[in-house]
Amino acid sequence: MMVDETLHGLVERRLREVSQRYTSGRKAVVEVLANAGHPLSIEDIGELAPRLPRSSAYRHLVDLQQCGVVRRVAANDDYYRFELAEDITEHHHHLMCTLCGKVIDVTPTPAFERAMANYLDDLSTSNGFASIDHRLDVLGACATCRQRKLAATAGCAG
Amino acid sequence: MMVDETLHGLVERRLREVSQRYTSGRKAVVEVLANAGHPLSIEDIGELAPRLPRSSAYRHLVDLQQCGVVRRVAANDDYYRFELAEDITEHHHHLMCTLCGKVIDVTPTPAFERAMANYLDDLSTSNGFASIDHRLDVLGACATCRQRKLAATAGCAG
DNA sequence: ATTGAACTGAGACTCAGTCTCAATGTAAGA
DNA sequence: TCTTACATTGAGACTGAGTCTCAGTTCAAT
Ligand SMILES: [Mn+2]
Ligand SMILES: [Mn+2]
Ligand SMILES: [Zn+2]
Ligand SMILES: [Zn+2]
Repeated sequence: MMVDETLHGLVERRLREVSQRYTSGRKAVVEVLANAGHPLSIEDIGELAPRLPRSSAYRHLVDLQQCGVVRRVAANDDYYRFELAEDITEHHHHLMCTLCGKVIDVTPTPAFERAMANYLDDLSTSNGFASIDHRLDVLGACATCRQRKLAATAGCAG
Repeated sequence: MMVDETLHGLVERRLREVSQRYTSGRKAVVEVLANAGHPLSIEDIGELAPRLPRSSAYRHLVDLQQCGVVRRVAANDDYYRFELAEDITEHHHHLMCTLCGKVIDVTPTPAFERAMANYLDDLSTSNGFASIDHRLDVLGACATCRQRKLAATAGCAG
């Protein structure tokens, strides 16, 4: 809860454009995603909005994706994650822990983004490809999992 | 067919390390992936190796992933793709057509890769994250789909 | 040749995600 | 307010990519 009112206004407008309503279930999904600050699995959503049936959650996610409010994120395991679309939050990338599956949002500097976008445009053009967007994920070990690994090693040695 | 003999030697060694054999079914999967030059869906593999049962193809893909010969690629649709691991081919990225699903391999310049890797290391470190690898995908429209779109527009206008 | 372990195809199975349907909510006009 | 057309909902059936089981086969090593 406690989300900037302009978010709900924006989402409502996007839904209205396709003759859909901003109902409490949809609002619950949006709030959960907005408050999490990182992409959520369907499991996460179920825990954060326990009253919301799973079939409804999935349906809302589909509807919200279709009107550009939600984006599906392919992580490094077998489950998709969901987050608010970049034009609602901001363009960003992901750190993905290959050990526990956690996904962290990161925002590179505008300078880096600009350089990369330019480079990718060239790369695309020279392949007859029209670049629209890009995804950049860093794979590795999160702070928590690094701790765990160190502790385990120490335990064995000591 | 017609694949550098060192590839098969390498794969065989990796399998042997975990007491597994480089059988004809596994070889068929490796050759199909090596000759394609871009990530293949299970459907593609089925078409390129029609004698290979689907359950075996999936099993071989799992085995080959476990010994580091194959990598699974999340595209922008609902189906995974499979390709040879980067230490067998080379580190590279993907152009993904959001219209037809095609995935194209691209290799950025070493200079760009170095700059990006450095930057991502910093970004990771400042989030307590240990960077190991990265994925960079460009989303857009492939040459074929661009043609199709232009043709359709012209048709409507004329 | 014997033997143990890896491999195989067929098909049953799992389960994330989708669809159906009957019931309910809701905005807009009479 | 009443009507009405349509969007929404929960429950649960369904789909299908991917996994597992099992009985039979192949391999490599002795
Ligand atoms: Mn970016
Ligand atoms: Mn790279
Ligand atoms: Zn972790
Ligand atoms: Zn295309």
